[in-house]
Amino acid sequence: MIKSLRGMNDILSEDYKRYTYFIQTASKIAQKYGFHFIETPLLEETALFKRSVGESSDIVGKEMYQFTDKGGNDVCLRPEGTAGVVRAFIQQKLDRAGGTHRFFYHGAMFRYERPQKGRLRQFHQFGVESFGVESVYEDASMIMMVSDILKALGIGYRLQLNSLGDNNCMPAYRENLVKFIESVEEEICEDCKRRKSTNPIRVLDCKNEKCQSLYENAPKLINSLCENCESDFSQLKKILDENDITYEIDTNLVRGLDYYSKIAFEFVSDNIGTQSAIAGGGRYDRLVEFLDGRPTPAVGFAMGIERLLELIEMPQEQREGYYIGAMDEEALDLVMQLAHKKRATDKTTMDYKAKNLKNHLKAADKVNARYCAVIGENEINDGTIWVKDLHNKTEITIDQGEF
RNA sequence: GUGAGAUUAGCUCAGCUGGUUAGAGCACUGGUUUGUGGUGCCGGGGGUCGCGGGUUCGAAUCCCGUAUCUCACCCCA
Repeated sequence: MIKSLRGMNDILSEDYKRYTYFIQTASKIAQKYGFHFIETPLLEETALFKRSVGESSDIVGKEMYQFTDKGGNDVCLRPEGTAGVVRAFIQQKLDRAGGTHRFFYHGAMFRYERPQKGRLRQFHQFGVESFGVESVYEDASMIMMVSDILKALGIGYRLQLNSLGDNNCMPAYRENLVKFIESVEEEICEDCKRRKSTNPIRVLDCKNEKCQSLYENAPKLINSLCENCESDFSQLKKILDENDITYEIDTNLVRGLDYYSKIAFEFVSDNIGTQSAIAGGGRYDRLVEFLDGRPTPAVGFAMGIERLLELIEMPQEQREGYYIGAMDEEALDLVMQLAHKKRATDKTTMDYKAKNLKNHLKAADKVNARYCAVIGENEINDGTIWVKDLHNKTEITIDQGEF
């Protein structure tokens, strides 16, 4: 038997119901915030991700599905959504057009990782990207949007916030941090020694307990923010307070993708195991320029759909449409015609075998039909059809022409 | 990439230290003496026990390999 590749799942039945329910709910809310759908290719030039996500990140370093296509191009399956949207934004010259541009997307992402709960090789994200808005109100809107989506789906969460600083304060802080790391270099883990030169900020979220205790005295970026970053951060907190969104400051929150700056946030759930991040995002004001566009402020987030699926509270399913059956083989052709006609307006299923009434009712119940319509000997003679409302338990007999 | 555990019917699992035709519940399907369901009763189909080797008179059960899943590390959504 040929099986699907490791970490790549089919989505069907109950999962698909949940999946589409999530997409519909999230899309509707994104539209309410003024965002428009965008679809970008699953395959892109490898250079796009190397430059945006960052060479030092694990994603680019060891998790990409990368290959050379028949034309000799170095390409890879997208490991995340932002890079493609930014590429499209620049390619469509929207950076030159000016103004604000707001997009949302959803679809498959690919990372060659060891699968476990909440971590697949092909997984799905829903994300939004906003271009051209510098105001921290936009950052706040992003967070409120995630909160709205999670609330609409009945999902509980904790929100973690941090500021990563900008070009003004980050370089000085980085230097400071490196100096600090050097002072404890003898005792930190191998990974952190490597991080010191590749991406020193990342040592802060090292999971090693010994490292963590050493870093307690490390300089904190949140205390070294420049005036602009500082005021945006306090403004954000004020907005969230005013809108009843609770949060925790996590000074070690470092996003795994290199393009973030200033506000960074992560929504986590305590109910899905160790892969607890259900949404993450932040501001990335330098990325558009870095990908050869005109400098454009931008902010966005992404949600991991598979991780949310099991947390979603589905609305109660309502009985819907018609089930039609015949109690006499003679009536089957007529039932077929009526079913076809009924499908112009309603969901309609039928049974191809003549059965007794009890079995038809059972079958109608099983497919969750609202109405069970049956034609038997009496109805054939009268030119009528018997219809029972399975919800209200009422029944009527009407002319076949009125059905 | 590292470590640990699992893999028996469509699903959830039982099967003791290797021993006659591998079981249960749910699901599916048929009937319930021939016109009233979701909740009665009786029956039926369905498993080369993940795959490949090995040990043995004999393996679902022991050993080795391999695939996948799960958990942890790591990473992230």
